[in-house]
Amino acid sequence: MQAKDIVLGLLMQGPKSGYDIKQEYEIELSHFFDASYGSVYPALKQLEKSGMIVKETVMQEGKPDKHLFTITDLGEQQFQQYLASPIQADFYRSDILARLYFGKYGSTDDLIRWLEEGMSERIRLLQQLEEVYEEYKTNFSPPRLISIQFGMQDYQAQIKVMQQGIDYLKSDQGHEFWEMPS
Amino acid sequence: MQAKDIVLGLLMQGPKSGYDIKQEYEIELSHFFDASYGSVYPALKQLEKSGMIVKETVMQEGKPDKHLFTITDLGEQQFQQYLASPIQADFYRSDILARLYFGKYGSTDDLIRWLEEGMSERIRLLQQLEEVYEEYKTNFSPPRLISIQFGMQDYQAQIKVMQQGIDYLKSDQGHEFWEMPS
DNA sequence: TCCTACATGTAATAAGTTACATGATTAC
DNA sequence: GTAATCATGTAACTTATTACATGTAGGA
Repeated sequence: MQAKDIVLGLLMQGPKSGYDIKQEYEIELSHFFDASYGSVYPALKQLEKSGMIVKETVMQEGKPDKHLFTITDLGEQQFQQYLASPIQADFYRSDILARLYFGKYGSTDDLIRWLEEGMSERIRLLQQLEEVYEEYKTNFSPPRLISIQFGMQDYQAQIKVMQQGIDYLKSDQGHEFWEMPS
Repeated sequence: MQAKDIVLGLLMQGPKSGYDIKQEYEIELSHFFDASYGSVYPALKQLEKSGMIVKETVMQEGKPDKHLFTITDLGEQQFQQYLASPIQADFYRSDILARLYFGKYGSTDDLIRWLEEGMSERIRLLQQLEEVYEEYKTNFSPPRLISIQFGMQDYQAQIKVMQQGIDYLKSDQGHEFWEMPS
């Protein structure tokens, strides 16, 4: 899975501009994919060059021109080929978990601050996803709702552990071991 | 956070070879970081060149020579600098969530198969992490245990959603909406 | 006045992956 | 005999990021 596959997937739903695509990345897909404009526009350019999508320029009043891209039959075939390709393992990389892992070389105050930051960020992302879920739950397909559920449950679990971690680090820590919550 | 920072962090705990480092990636750190030999060895080479670590060659019987790397004072300073640097946002990219998201363009059988594969992979990873937790819970620092807890709770939440998703997709799906589990 | 939203794109750079290259030992 | 483990490394390639470059309209 790479930027091109996601772009094709989004264009399966109807014509969109690069800007539209980036918006969807940021909101609905943010729990499993994100990419900058620097990857969206080159992806669109390449897809157009290989005949997967076609461009149409739409003049707008008061706003810059919009380049609407529409998926072609070839593009749809390409997307089906992606779905038939072997599934890739998830990729997760976390700076905050690294800092926790090597936590004994740093200060507890830093750790608490990072956990608090991480928690509020995740609370924000969770709320955003919940809004998407509530708004589209009657329109989205069951598997799409499962994908969003996955993101929400994930964030909830993370928030919970982070809160427990903060509580523990803020406590006197009386040299008892961190007990695994049930 | 990049490979170099993680390598330095691991060498803070004592001298290690490139092979040792890759092993630790795969087991203890696998829930938030992984990288191939193609990143470990170049990282070590660069760190040695810049004086962060020093190499010592250890002859072994029946096995290839081992290159043990030890962190220097400069390296420790560099690691502290990493800890003082601004924290990076997590990076998560998931092929299976993308396929669920665009699930209506594929077959339900594929989705179920992918979810089942994803589940067993996560069950394996969870068991691996639980073993690490059990084995080292009396030796690891509290923040390190929080980091492992994070991974375990995360996998558990993911497994649960995936199971619910499978159940739903396997049911008759009587056109009822996917209900958000409490 | 300044920030945000709208809107498109390129160039230089960074970071890491995959495949290649080698080779002994041990367990099944 | 063949797969896995131990052990080190390089070169070509892929992919995406960051910073740059430009400009309008509307709201606070």
